[in-house]
Amino acid sequence: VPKGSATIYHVARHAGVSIATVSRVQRGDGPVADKTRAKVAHSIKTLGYRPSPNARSLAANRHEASGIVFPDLSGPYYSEVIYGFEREAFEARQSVLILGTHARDGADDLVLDLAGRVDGLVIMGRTVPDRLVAQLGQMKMPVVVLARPAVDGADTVRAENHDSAIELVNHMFGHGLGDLLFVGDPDASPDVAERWAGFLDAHRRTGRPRPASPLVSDLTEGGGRTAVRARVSTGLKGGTLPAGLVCANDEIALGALRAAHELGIQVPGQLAITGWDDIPVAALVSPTLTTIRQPMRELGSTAAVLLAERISAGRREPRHVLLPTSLVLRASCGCQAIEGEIS
Amino acid sequence: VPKGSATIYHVARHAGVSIATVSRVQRGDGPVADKTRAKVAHSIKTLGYRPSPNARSLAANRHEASGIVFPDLSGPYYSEVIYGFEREAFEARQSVLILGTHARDGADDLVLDLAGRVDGLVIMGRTVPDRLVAQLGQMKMPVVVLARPAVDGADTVRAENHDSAIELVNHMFGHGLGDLLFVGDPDASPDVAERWAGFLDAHRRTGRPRPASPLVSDLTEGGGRTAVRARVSTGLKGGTLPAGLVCANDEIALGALRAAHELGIQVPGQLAITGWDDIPVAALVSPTLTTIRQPMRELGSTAAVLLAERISAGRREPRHVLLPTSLVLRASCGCQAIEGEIS
DNA sequence: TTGTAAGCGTTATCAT
DNA sequence: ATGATAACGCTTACAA
Repeated sequence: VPKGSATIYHVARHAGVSIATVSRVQRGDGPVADKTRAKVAHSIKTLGYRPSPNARSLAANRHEASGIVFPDLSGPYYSEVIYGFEREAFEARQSVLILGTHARDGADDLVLDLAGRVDGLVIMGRTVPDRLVAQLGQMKMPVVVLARPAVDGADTVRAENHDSAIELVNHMFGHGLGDLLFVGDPDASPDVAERWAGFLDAHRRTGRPRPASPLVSDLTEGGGRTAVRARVSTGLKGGTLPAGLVCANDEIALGALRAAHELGIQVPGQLAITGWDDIPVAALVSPTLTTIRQPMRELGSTAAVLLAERISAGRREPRHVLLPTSLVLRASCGCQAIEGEIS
Repeated sequence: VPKGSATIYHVARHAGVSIATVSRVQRGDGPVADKTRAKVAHSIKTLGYRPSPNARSLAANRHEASGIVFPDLSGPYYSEVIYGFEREAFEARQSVLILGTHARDGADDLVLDLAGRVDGLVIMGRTVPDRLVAQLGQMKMPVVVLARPAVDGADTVRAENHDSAIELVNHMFGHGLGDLLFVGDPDASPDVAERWAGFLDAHRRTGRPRPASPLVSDLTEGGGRTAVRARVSTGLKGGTLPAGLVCANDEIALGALRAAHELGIQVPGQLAITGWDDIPVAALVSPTLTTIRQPMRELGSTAAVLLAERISAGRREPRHVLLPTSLVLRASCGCQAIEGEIS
């Protein structure tokens, strides 16, 4: 709230013109005599006039801002996506509003409030119910959903999951790893659901029996560590141990790695472990983590571009973008370390 | 831009009252007869009325939003600070605007624009010139600067640097490491300058000769890796090698670690390495990284709290908060690994 | 308790 | 080329 800032009226008075003329000069729009323009420009500089974004939004009915909704900012994944989004929005001279829903209810209200402050909205994963997304669409609010199945008229940006999962699992089969356990919760996120589906299909297509149900874990290192420690210690005393763990993301995999170390299990010798995302740490741990690289920043920047197409270019038909991923072979699956990683 | 949304006029008409009454009901403020309240509330629900944040801002001269300015979103540090900030702002029901300056000029303009959209501003490090900060202060805009020396009337939040550096260096002296090299650029950030100053003082106070000038590096892993590789290879052929590297942050230290591995140098045997921040990776690499833990999230949340004090509680006198840090001993300084880390 | 009306600082439509 | 002036959707005295 810049108190006492100069308004368009101050400038008009100072330059001896009407506010309409000031507006024209300031926006570089409409016909203005060079002489007048100079005079007004000088007054603007002198008074340090800056148009109020609010008043402008109100009158012009646009905000020059866009927003992004995510569950929480912890961990590298969301940061990276927002990084890509912020950067592209910066280029488009759009302000960026962020909103973490923090798994609370009442978030719907905040999303609607956010919607009132922006020209377009990116919504990540399942942070917001479909009903709300649809409602936003009916308000003509441009929406792109990220890492989530298509919703009515909204654009979509996703990274390929199913086929990469198949490729990864086949690679592990190639290492002679027969008994694979999926670690993660397919019900928790669309991404994980697709990875699990690919995991299943890889088994089916190679004529193997249906694998065990997922070892449920949230997408954190702590979750993975706890889940894997429980499963492995059970296996150790009497039970059976899987040959490999296909973790739903890298953080789970890091937790699994730690659990294995703590229980004296050799990775990948006794237990292979893979992750997903290729967060920076994946190349730094020991053994280095085999994973699927997902273009996290591009997810964000693509979303920003799609939004810009709707807001500025006026596109109406929904677009659905699927970004490619790639299998990154490192040591934890049983391959030799093939990059110049630490240890 | 929710097109065609219900306005206060629609609700007023629907409920058969004036817009003033609708406003009163909607804000839960002022005297309204229960019967009227119920009637209006019903109309609000029915029409799905939501007040326009813009119009509200314009009329009430406040935004219910605050902003944070940072150089760039890459790496864990800024993400963590923003995490803390966003979370606390969420509690205070403030919207959050973010702005990365991306080391470009023209950022000043964007900061001023941002200032027009918020009730208060957090500015990290040297992203914005002192002159601008002062200017914002004169506009009565609440400002808190983070990881930066105090500026005129702005609040300050910093983490302790100088004394922790002394503690760290003394610890390394205790390991018998005499010849220490500081890696980082004291001119690049106030934090690094203070760490360097502490590094110098630790030498002075123990009667040692003044150490070599810093090995200049930006705050990235790539920067550290390059700088250290150059320095170490020179040392290897004829020159001399330091006994330890005191890196300005963890990412530099990770780069140093990698460079050492690549050149076949044992860490900490031939070369001790320490970092700063205690980012999550620090505990996962091999050897685990001795570092100074800095409360990154608290930096952000504290800034949000200070802002709230100014905005809501109307505080006027500047506050300066110094958050404590702690020395985290792991393996890379020569200590045994004392936590249950991987490897 | 409720309504009227004057802002808030712009944009945009008409006249002139 | 410029100036009045009506929106934009709300808050907030001030009246009634």
